[in-house]
Amino acid sequence: MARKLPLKFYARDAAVVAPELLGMLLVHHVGGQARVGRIVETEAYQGPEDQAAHSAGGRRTPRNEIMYGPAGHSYVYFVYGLFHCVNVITQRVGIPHGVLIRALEPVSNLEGKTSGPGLLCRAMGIDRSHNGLNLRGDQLYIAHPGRKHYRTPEVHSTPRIGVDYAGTWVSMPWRFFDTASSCVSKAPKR
DNA sequence: AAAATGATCAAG
DNA sequence: TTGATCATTTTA
Repeated sequence: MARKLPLKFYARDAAVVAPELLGMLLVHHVGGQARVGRIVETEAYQGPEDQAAHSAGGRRTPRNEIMYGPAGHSYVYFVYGLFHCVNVITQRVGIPHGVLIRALEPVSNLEGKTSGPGLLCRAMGIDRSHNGLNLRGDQLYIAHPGRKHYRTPEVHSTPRIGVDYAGTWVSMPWRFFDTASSCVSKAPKR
């Protein structure tokens, strides 16, 4: 019943796509099994204007190159020497938007915590080797769970986490989460 | 409050 | 080549 999201879904502003990703399924096929989680927390990053984005000011490096490519692809990076984070690229070629997946509710084959961007990548088995994958392919993708299984999220928004360096963009309410889920990451205190 | 821990990037 | 930084997490 689950159906992969079409290119059209991704080809919009990250701040529009981010809340709509709540309730969708992130699927990773690894070692003959499908690891599946329900997306319950996301954040939008909209370069080049957004000073919190890796693509702020049009910055373009080997790491974030994929942000400038077509929508519907993965952007995976390594941060703090310890954790990977996975993003979905949105908008069109040349406009570096992305949505960070911040928390999942386990659905199948997930071990360990999934309430945080670094933790969910560990549980899903996602690392830099999964950078740039087409999310309409067969290895890593996002799907609508299907009418019968879809639970409508209670969407709330707050400012984003861990971007204190971003000046006025810090206060942009581009973190979205399902308040009905117990798997949302706990926001650190300021 | 601060450590853990290493890729990444801009500067020199 | 180097040094500062970092879209995090855990422990105290």
